[in-house]
Formats: sequence, C-alpha cells, structure tokens
Amino acid sequence: MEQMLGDKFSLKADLIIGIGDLSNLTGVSARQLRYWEEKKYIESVTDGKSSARKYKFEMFYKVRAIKLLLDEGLTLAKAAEQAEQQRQKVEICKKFVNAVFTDVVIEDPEKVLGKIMMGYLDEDQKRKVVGIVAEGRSYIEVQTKK
DNA sequence: TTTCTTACA
DNA sequence: TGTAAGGA
Repeated sequence: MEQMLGDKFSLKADLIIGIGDLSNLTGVSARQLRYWEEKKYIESVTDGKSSARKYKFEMFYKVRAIKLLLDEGLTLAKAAEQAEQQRQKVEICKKFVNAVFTDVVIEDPEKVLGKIMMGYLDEDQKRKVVGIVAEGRSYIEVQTKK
C-alpha cells in the first residue's frame, strides 16, 4: 500500500561550516560574508563558546545564489532579495511535495522516469491523481476506477 | 592557523 | 571591498 514519504524528501543538511570554508566554497570573501550578515542578507549560528561564525550548510546555497545574481549585474540588495525569494519558493515546493506526494514509482531507472502518486480526489478512492514523468513530457492525470 | 573587530585606503 | 593591525 502507498505510504507517506515523510522525511524522505527533506534532507537534513545539518552540517556546520566555518567562514573560511563558506568563502572557499562560494568564492565570496570572508569580508563580504561578514558584511552581508551585518546587512541581514545571510545569517550565522552562534555557538556561544567562540566568537567565530558558523554557518548551516543551507547558507551555502543562499550565498551561492546571491553571488550568481551579483555576477549577473544585480545590486547586492536586489540579489539578496531574489535569493531569499528563490529559497522561499523552494521551501513552499518542499512543503507541497511532503504533504501531497504519497509515493514515487520508478518505471525507468535508466532515464529516471516514473509516476508520482498524489492521492485521491474523492473519499471512495475512485479517482486517483497521478503525476506522470515521461520522456520530454510530464503531466498530471486522473485515473478513474470503475 | 584561522577568525574577530576596528579603521583606513 | 580589500587590507592592516592587534588580539583571541
């Protein structure tokens, strides 16, 4: 029977990295990272013990996004705003996936294609909603059981 | 060695 | 933003 996927879709990237690593990983200087934090564009976790900044690994994605937008010519303020919106959109998608996706069936391991079970439209479970991920085309269909 | 803050170019 | 200075 179909089961709730739950945490299978939410990777717990609870890795903590220092400012040096984050800088090397993103190509953004430590000076910039401290400044961005001061401007509230990014945040670090305070472990209380040392005054050294520590960052959750998710911050790597945000810093990378800001840098990419910055390289495209956006101002720091605009880049940070867009990066935050992108992050929020991804978060909303994750919530949706975790709440609605019931199971993911792999049908073609080679091409990574399959179907996504998304529950039923009615109580008597006669109309099943399935997301089809096929080659070059993906869509949602309602499979009706007689 | 690495990171921190402050201050100046 | 980069860099120097002087401490953790």
